[in-house]
Amino acid sequence: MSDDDFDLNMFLPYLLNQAAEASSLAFQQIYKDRYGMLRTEWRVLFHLGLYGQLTASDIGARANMHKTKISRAVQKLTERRFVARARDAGDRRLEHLTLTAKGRAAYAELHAVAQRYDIALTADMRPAERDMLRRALVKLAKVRPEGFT
Amino acid sequence: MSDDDFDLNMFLPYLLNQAAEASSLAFQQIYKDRYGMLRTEWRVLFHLGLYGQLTASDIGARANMHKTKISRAVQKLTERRFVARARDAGDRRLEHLTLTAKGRAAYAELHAVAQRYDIALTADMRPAERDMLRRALVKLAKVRPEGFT
DNA sequence: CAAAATCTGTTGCGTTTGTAATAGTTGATT
DNA sequence: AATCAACTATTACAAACGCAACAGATTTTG
Repeated sequence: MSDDDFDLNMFLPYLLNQAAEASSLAFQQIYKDRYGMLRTEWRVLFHLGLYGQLTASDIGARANMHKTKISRAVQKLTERRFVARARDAGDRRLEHLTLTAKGRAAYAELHAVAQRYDIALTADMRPAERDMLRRALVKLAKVRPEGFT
Repeated sequence: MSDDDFDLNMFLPYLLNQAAEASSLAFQQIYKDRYGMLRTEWRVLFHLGLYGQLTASDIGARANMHKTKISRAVQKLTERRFVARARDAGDRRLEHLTLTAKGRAAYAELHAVAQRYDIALTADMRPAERDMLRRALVKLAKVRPEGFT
């Protein structure tokens, strides 16, 4: 059964998923426990906190998230008064999203946690390693299925 | 709104998720289109293909997968005759799982695809980069939430 | 300017997931 | 030996997801 030189734990898609899951866990605990948010919701929150007013499509394009996920996340965040919606006067298909005061407060705290957490995750790496890791991940995040059958 | 020096796209849990998703897509297409499998199912298939006979718990421990996911994946794979189950004679709680001939064939093809795919993903990296990336990811995959509030 | 095509965002529906409860088996305790 | 605790695996139920269909608004085009 044991194969030549293939190691499942070194298979990049698998390894990346394991690393992503493990490294997300502690942060997930925090936004879940403190704010009852899902992953989709903190992502929307962060996009609005970082980039200011955006539409749902903007967020979808930036975050690579399906529009229905965003629609539902925005609905939840709006119900809970983290986010405010405003129809565009010129093009009434568009809805501009912004953080409320409550949303900005939540963002401010989670943003601080995220910064500390990221530093903790890479604490035992040398700066060159950190940079190389991030560069490699950015490249992998841009991979698009074309070119492989 | 725009914050100091925090870049969401460089936040490791987020970046890792993006990289994991993007790099999994093309492979996912293949096991989905050719064998109608889900992610949980090819993982179980690969564990049995690589390590031989295992129990559901074994797979759960190795793959860091929840037992209900495995239970359902095994059920699907058994229905489709990729996997065979056998109760342990000594301890009748245990069920030993193995690949059928059909399962071995599917594994053989997907295993070959995975190898080629992994090579393609890292084609533009130098060997030193590849090694460092994998080492860093292995470390991150082992991170456990303790130590962060 | 009317019809068709495109765009934004939502909803319905079946599938997949996670949590908790469960059945069945074995081991430990007394 | 009887009870209790621990373990393997499954199931029930609600939450979350993905896809396709949809409504409403705008742009294109013939």
